[in-house]
Formats: sequence, C-alpha cells, structure tokens
Amino acid sequence: MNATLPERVKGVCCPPSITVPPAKVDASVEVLKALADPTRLQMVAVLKRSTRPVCICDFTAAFDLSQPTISHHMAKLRDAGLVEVTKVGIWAYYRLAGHLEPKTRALLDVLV
Amino acid sequence: MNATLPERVKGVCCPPSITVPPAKVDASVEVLKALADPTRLQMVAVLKRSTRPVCICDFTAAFDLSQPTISHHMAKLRDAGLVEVTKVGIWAYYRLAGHLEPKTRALLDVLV
DNA sequence: TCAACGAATTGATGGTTGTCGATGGAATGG
DNA sequence: CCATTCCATCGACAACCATCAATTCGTTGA
Repeated sequence: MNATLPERVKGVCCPPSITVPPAKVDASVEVLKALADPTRLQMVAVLKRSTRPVCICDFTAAFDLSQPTISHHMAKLRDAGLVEVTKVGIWAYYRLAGHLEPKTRALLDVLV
Repeated sequence: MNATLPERVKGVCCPPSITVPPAKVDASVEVLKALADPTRLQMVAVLKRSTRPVCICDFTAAFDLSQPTISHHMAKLRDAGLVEVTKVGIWAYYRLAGHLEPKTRALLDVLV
C-alpha cells in the first residue's frame, strides 16, 4: 500500500481543487513555443554565446534552410521578445533582448 | 556608430562559422515542446506543487476539456519522461518523474 | 537612374497538433 | 455474470506550423 495516495470514493470523482493562475502560464507558454524548435533554439544559443550582434545572413549560411525560413524563425523570436535587431545598411544584426524578464533569462541560462 | 558590429563586405556574405552541437538541442526541444502548452504546463505546475500523486480525474474536472484530451496531454508528458503514473484500482495517479535530468529539473524550477 | 544585394513578406503546401465523440479495456461491486 | 466507473486509444477534423519559391522593399554603389 502506498500511504501517500489519497482516499477515493467511486462515483464521487472529482473535486476540482487544483488549478493555477493562468496568467503566467500563458506568458511562459509563449516563450516556450518560441524556443521549442531546433533552429530557433540554436539561434538563441548562438546569440547568447556571441559577444557581438550576429548578422542574420550568417544564420542563413550556417543552417541548411532557405533565407525566408531563417527570416521567419527570427521573426518568431522577435515577436516573443527574445531578440532585438539593428539594421546597418543592407544588413540586419540580431542579439538577445537587453531587457529580458529575470525568469526568461534564467530559462535561457538553463537551456543554452 | 556601434563599434561592436563587425565589418561586412557586400557580396562576401556569409561565412558559416557558427552552429552548435545539435544533439542537446534536440533533447531540449523535446522537453520544450512537451511544456509549450497551457494545459500541460499547468499540469506540471500542479504536480510539482503537490506532495502526493494526483488522480488524473482531478485534472479532468479542473480543466474545461474532455477526458480524452486530458489523457492525451498527460500521455505527452509521459512520453517526454516528465511524469510517471501509478494505477490503483480504476484510478491513475500521476507525479513528476523521480529521476529527472538536472537540467530538466532546473527548467521546471524556473518555470513553475 | 538603375542594377545588385540582403532582408522581409506573401502564397502555397505538406506535416503536425489540439480537440472531440465513440470505442475498448480493466477493475469494482452488486 | 453484468452494470458501472475510470482511463486509454482510435478516427476524424480543424487549426496551426515549418518550409519553400516568388515577390517586394530598402539600401548601396556605379
């Protein structure tokens, strides 16, 4: 017998006693969805390791994906507030967002 | 002018110099995808906060989703190795996996 | 003015995913 | 036995997503 298992009465299932504030959940899910892709997670890893902003053309060259796809992935990271862009001439340099939530920063520290 | 931006020559774009080991990336993405859903993230949050295993029927009652959908989400968490199940009679009690990777454990500590 | 280049957007497509109703399986209790 | 209860699986469907080719936009330089 497992004493940690609570008592149960058949048919009396189930008191809705749990739930958790859904506000933070939605915010976390947005970031998680942005990171839950191999290409985007690698992008973030590169940006986190790099001391300088990285030209997006370097990503286009490094990953075996088309230029629109790379741009699309970077846009997702931008929409999630994870990265920022600086345009210089015809080039676009990306870097991690400077004002990341502490929670998000901690997430990246664990992940990449 | 931003001195941190590297030099660029038009047309010489782009040396593929970056990339990162893709092995850990895929493993992380699997966990991230499992967590990148409001229902599943809440489930994990509840299980992390609970000292006892939680009957899945409590989730069915707490979330406004059908029983098959709840079961489906929990199966995703199971497949990702995040939760474990103990069946007692007709009931199924879920808990966080006992032998989570330190990295995964740290991820949950940040998230939920 | 115009050609060349990098980047973003658009449109289309195949694959994945969240959801539900219906069904099946296992345990319980009459 | 058989009905009941809980849980998992199946089949189907709509919504979403990753990807590419084609196009458009902004900048540069001749």
